[in-house]
Amino acid sequence: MSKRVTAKQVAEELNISIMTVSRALSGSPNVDHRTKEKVIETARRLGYVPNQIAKSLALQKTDTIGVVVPEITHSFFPEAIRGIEKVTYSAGYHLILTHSAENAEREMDALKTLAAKRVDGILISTAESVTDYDIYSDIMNLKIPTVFYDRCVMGIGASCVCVNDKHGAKKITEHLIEHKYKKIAHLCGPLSVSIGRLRLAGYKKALQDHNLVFSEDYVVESGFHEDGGFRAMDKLLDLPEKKRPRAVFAVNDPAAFGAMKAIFKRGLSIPQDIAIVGFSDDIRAELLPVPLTTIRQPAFEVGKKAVEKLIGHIENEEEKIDKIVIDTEIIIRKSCGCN
Amino acid sequence: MSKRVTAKQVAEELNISIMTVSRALSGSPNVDHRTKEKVIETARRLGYVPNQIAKSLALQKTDTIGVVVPEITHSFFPEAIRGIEKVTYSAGYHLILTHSAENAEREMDALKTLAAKRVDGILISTAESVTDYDIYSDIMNLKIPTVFYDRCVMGIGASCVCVNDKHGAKKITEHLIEHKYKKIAHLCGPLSVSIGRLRLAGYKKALQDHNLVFSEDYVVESGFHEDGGFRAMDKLLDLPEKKRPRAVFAVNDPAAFGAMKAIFKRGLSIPQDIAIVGFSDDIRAELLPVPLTTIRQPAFEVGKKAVEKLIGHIENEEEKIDKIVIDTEIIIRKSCGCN
DNA sequence: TTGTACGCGTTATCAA
DNA sequence: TTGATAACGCGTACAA
Repeated sequence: MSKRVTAKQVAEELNISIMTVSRALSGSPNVDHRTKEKVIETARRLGYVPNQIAKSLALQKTDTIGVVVPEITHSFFPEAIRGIEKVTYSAGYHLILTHSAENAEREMDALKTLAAKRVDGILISTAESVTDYDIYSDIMNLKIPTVFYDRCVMGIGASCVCVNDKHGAKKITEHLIEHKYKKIAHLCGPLSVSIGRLRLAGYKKALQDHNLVFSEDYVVESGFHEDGGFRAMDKLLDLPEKKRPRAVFAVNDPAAFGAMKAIFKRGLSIPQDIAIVGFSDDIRAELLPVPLTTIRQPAFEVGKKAVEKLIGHIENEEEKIDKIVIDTEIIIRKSCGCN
Repeated sequence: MSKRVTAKQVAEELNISIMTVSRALSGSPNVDHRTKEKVIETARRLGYVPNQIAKSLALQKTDTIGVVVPEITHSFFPEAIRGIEKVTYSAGYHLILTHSAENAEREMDALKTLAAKRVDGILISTAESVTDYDIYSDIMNLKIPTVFYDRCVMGIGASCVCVNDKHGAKKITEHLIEHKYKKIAHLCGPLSVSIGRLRLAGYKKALQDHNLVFSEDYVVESGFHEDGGFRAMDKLLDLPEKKRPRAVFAVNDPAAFGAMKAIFKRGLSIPQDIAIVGFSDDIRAELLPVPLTTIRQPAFEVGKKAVEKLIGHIENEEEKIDKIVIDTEIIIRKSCGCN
């Protein structure tokens, strides 16, 4: 941050006070239009750029929203960010982006940074490796308006914007059931993360509603990434052939991609030997050798709704704490056995 | 930004001065370890979070880097951001993300915002629609350290980190020439953007080196997005059948994706009727019905190198202005006619 | 080891 | 319409 032109210098140049400069530039009505013009002209000539830092300190407002992203390369998140960015831009807010890299410690760091930078509000999607919610409570105690998006923590007094995870998971599991598969496994996410818990619940509910037995052996934790999906599927494939699942519901598409690789590696076919479905509708899902049946999450919409809610909290004390659920859509392709 | 605990309150709680609190918390050596412990304990108990805004104002340093991204959903950029983020995190900097959405006006806005927020440095990749470079000069005049990444503006005194665009373009065009194609078209980017200019130059050079005639009719501007690629290809396909190109080099993969759609829509086959190659190695490139031959750009590396250089400029006045060129790799798949 | 005074650049407030 | 002063919360420099 190098030495730069200040309002003081503009004022001295014109032999007027700093306040007049400030007023002229911020469009205050109580300023002679002749002096106003002079100020504007001089400011431009001198290359004056108002210091937002000083303004933020004086006004106790940064016009900035902090965003915590668990994994920037998951196609869901760039799309969500685009939604977030569109709204913040037109509302006159700016974005500080932090990346937790699915790591709880880095997430804590990110949150502390955002608190220290006095962002007006925080948008967060929890990291894969979170185990306790203390840090979120700390943020809530600081009274920083916070909205969870996609991966939420309920019951700590923050608004949430997510998709109908349980319903979607149930629906896509039921789709597998319609295909007459009996032995259906689930590659699940960590239970400390909302979407991990809810999608597992939807899977269980589907089995239960259709009188299929639930077996612990058929639930393997994969995490949210491709490599975890590969390892988890490998474990299922190690089961004696008779016990081997006939279909798999992966907690998200990247995990499904990994699982597909594990299946192909054993020389098995999808869906002939094993059917598989995912969740998220990654941009790659439709392009795979066997296009993936999945649940589409409107990422842009999730991001958009989340900031809108957050800005509500920031600008209006009375804004109610809400849980906003966005509908998903099942996208049927071939990996489930259709066509 | 709500009322929050300050160092003053911590000091009053302990009947000591603010400075002692400041010193204790910033790990200054000249402070009794007993008082230090008390301060730390009290700070935690009161939920004190040091105000970075105030600190930034006092120290004239924000420890923040501003990033301008043209299109967050292009797979190149999230990957570049990941590289940027990794370095900034370990170097103790934070990231303000702005999105120009390929729009010159929004880019200008973003730059002004970053200047006003007194970021320590700026990382920028120019928007598709830029026509003049005045705004960049303004930033340079403000003496804000700036590094261009991927899409660069040379000769205005800023460092650049890019890939060997011209060389890569030449190489992949030559690959088409090796396939004995004579009529090779180019879907080009805007010439006001470095990569648009350079990739066109590489294409021209390849033709020239192999004694193929260059025709203006074979260069159609597509921009960097899928829809532009579709439209540009459509134009080429409207040429009388005799003049129709036999192969196409698209300025980037998204444009190539659009072009492929246009080709398929006419009932033509790739590569039998028309061969096509791209540039960037989008994550979808290998998954397409006809996998796309392309040039791989190490996005993570570009991002990483760019911040490293930027941090050099920020922390060391003497840092030389550089143009860092990163090697690319040709990825041969099937859309070119191989296999 | 601890404390006091001042500055960072802006805006709000009150006075002229 | 304009100006002087205080305040925002911290760190530097110097004094005790």
